[in-house]
Amino acid sequence: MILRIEDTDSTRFVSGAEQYIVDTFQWLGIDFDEGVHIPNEQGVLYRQSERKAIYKQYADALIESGKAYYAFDTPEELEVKRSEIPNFQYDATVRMQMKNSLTLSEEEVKNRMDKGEPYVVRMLIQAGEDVTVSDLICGEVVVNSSVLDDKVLWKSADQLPTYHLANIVDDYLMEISHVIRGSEWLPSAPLHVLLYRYLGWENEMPQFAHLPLLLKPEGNGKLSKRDGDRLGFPVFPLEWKDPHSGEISTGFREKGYFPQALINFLALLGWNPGTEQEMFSLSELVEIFSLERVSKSGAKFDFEKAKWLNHKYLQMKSNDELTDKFMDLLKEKQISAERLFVEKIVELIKERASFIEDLWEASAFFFLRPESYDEGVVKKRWKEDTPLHLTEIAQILQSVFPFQAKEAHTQVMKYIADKELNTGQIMNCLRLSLVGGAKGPDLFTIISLLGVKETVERIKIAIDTIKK
RNA sequence: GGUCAGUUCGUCUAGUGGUUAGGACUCAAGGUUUUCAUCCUUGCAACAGGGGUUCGAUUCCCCUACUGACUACCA
Repeated sequence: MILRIEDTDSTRFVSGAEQYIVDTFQWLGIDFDEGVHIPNEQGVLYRQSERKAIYKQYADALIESGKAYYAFDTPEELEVKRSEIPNFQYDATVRMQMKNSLTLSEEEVKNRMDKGEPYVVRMLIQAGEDVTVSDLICGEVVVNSSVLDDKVLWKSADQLPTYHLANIVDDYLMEISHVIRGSEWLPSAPLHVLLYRYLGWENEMPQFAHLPLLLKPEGNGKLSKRDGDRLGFPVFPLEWKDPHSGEISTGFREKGYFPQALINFLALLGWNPGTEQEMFSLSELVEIFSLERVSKSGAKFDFEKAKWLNHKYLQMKSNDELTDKFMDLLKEKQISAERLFVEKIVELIKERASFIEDLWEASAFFFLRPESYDEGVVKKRWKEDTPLHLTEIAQILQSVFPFQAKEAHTQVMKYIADKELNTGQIMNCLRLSLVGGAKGPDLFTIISLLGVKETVERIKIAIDTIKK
C-alpha cells in the first residue's frame, strides 16, 4: 500500500493537510509500505507536485501521437460559450470552433507558446464509441464517448497535470493493482480507461472498484465535511483546524471513539461478511473483506450504532488501559486521585460507559460531593422521619469496623426490617445523600470506596440541606 | 437538461423463482437490580409503484417514481 499525495491543484494547497492524513492513518493503525512519509533509497517521489517532469513527458507523448492537443481558450471565452450553448461541452461537436492546435495553424500555435500564452493540453476524444469500465462492485458500465468531453490533462500555468493524467501515469508507474475510490469517480472512469488505451497500457490497467457514498444522517446527499458540526457529530477522523478560516472541526478521536471501533463501523457501512458477525479486528478485516461483497447503494451514518460499537470496544479494554485514559481525563478536570482508587472505580462502572468521557459522568460523585439533590427523588422518597433513620444508619455503618460491604448491608437491612421500614425508600435516600440522585452502582460498594468517614459526612450534609 | 448508478424494517444490512423475508442498532414491554445503567427475554417494524415472464415473483425483464453522483484549467 502506497501513500501518494495527489496535490495537482496548486491553488488549493492547504498547509498541514498532508501531515493530517499521515496522522490519521497512524491513529487508525493502518500502515503503508511506501509513501510520502516513508524514506526510500530509490528517491521515489510521492507528491504529485514534485513529479512534474514525469507528467510533462506523457502529455507531450499524447500530443505527439495525436491523442491530445493544445488549447488556448481563456476561462472567459469558455464562459461565453457555456452561456451561449446550452449543455456546452468541449467535445467533437465544438472543438473545431475553439482556439486550439486543431484549428490554429502550426505557426500560430508556436507563436502563442513562445509568447508564453497560457494553454492546456486536452485529451482528444472520438465521438460515438462505447467505452466499457469493468468494476468489481458495479459490474460492467458502458458509456458512449460522445457524452465525454475533451478533458484538460495538463495546464501550463502551474506546469502540472490534472488528476486524470497524474492518476493514470502514477498508477501505471507505481504498478497499482486496485483503484478503489468513491463512486463520484464512476462518471470519469471511462475517460481513464481511454487514457490507458491512448498510452498503450490497457493490459496493465488496474482493477476498478467504485465504493458507495456515505450519506448524510438526515435527509439525502453525500456526507460533506460541514455536516458534522452542524448536526453534532464528527466527520473528521481527528480534529481539524482549517488554517485559512481558523474553523475547527471535531474529530472522532476527540469525541472518544476508539480507532478500532471506527474502522469496524466504517467497514460495515456498505460491506458485510454474509455471516452474523459484526465485530472485527483490523487483521480479521484484512482476512475476510472482499470487494465483491460491497453493496452498490449509499449508506447513512448511524451514530447510535457507532456509539453502541464503541461501547462494545470499551468493554473489551483492560481496566489498566481504561484507568490510564481516565486518569488523563481526571487530570484535565483538575482532580487528583490515587491510581488504585481510580482503577477500582473504572472496574465498577466501565459497563455503563460508551466513551471514556462517560466514565466521569458515571463516577463524578466519587470525587465530588453532591452539589444538589435530584428533586424528583427527594419528593418521592424523602420523608419526615428520613433524617432520623439516616442518622441511625450512619451509626450502624461506623460500627462496622473494619468496614465490609457485605456486613454493612446485612446490618442495614436488619435495621430496616426491625423498624418495618420501606427498603426502597431508605436505600434511595441513603443513595441520594451520597450520590445526589437515584443512580449508580451498588450502594455498599460505593460506601466502601468512599470510606465510612466521608459517607457519614455526606449523610450529615444531606440532612442539613434537604429540609422539608 | 444530459449521462451513469441506486431503491428490503426509522437506520446498517442478509437473503431466495416457492422462506413465518433473517440479523444488528434504535424504540417499546417484561425480567434482573433497593436506584440508574448494563445485561437477559419478548415485541414493533421492510421487499418504492405499475406492467410483464412464470404454476408461482421480493428475487428475472420493461416502464414509472424517487434518490444520488457526475456534468471545472477540483480532486
